Amino acid sequence: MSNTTADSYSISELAQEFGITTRTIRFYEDKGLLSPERRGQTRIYSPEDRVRLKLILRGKRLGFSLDESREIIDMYDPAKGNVEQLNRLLERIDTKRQQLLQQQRDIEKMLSQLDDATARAEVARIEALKQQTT
Amino acid sequence: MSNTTADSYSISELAQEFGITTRTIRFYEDKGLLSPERRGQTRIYSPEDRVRLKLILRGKRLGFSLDESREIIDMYDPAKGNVEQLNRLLERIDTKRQQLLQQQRDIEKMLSQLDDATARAEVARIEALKQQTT
DNA sequence: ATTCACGTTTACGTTAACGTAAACGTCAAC
DNA sequence: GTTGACGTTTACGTTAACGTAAACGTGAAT
Repeated sequence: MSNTTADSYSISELAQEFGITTRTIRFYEDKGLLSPERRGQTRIYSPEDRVRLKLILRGKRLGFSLDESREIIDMYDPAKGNVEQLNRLLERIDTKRQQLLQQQRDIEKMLSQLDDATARAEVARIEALKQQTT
Repeated sequence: MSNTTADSYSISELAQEFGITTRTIRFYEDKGLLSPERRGQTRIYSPEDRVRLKLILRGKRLGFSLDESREIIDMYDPAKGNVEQLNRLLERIDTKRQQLLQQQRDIEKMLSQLDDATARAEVARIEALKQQTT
C-alpha cells in the first residue's frame, strides 16, 4: 500500500499526507463528500478521492463550509444536463467566482495592512533598542 | 444620529450598514473585540470602532476566527513595546502574511478550476440545446 | 496463540459563533 | 398615558466540524 505510483490509498495514508485524522476523513464520508470503495470492511481511496479531499481542504483554508466545498466539487462534473440545470449551474459558478474575487480584494487589503503593521513595529523596535539599559 | 459626517454611530446603524444583527455586535463586544463608550446604558460607537468592526467582517470573509481577527487588529498598534515583544509581534505578522499568501494561491487554483467548470458546463449546455425536443 | 498495527462502528462531548426569546428601561410622539 | 421604536441584560438553544473513547474485527508477525 506504500506504493510509489500508487493508484489507491488507505485511510491513514491520506490522513498522514494531509495532516488530518482518520476521524475527519470518515466524517467527510458521512457528509457525502467522499465515497471510497470497500474491500470487505476496509475503505480504499482512489486518486479521484484524493483529489476531492484536496479540494475540500483547500476550501477549508479559504473558510468554506463543507457544503460549499461539496458544491464547488460537484460543479466540476456537469454530467446530468438539462438546459435549465446547466443555466443554474453557470449561475452558481459565477456566484462563487464573485466570492473568490471579493476574497482576493480582502487579502490585498489585509496584506497592505500587515505591511503597515510591520513598519510600525520595526520603528517601535528601533526605539526600544535605543532605550535599552543593557 | 443619522448625521452625514457622523463621528459616532448607534448599534443599529452599524448593524444595518454591515448587514449584521445587533446581537452579533454585542457578541463581539463580549469577546473583547469592541469596547464602545456608553451614554448611560446606551452604546456609542466611534469611527475607530467602526473600522475595527470592518476588519472583523473582512476577517470573517476570509474564514478567520474572531480570535484571529482580534490578533490581526491588535497587531496594528504596537504601543507597549519591549524588544522581545516586538520581535514576537513581527514573527506573528509574518506568519499571518504567509497564511494570506497561501490563501492567494488557493484562490488562484479555485478560480481556474471554476473556469474549467464553466467551459464544461457551456459545452454541455450546447449539447443539451441541440437535443431539445421543443 | 497472542501481540500489534490498522481498520471498523457507534455514540457522546466540545467549541465557536451566533439565534432567539424573555423581561425590562426610555424617550419622543400621538 | 400608552404606544412604538430603540435600547438593555440574561440565558438557553442551535449548527458545524470535528474530538474522544469504547468495543470490536483482522491479518501479519513473533
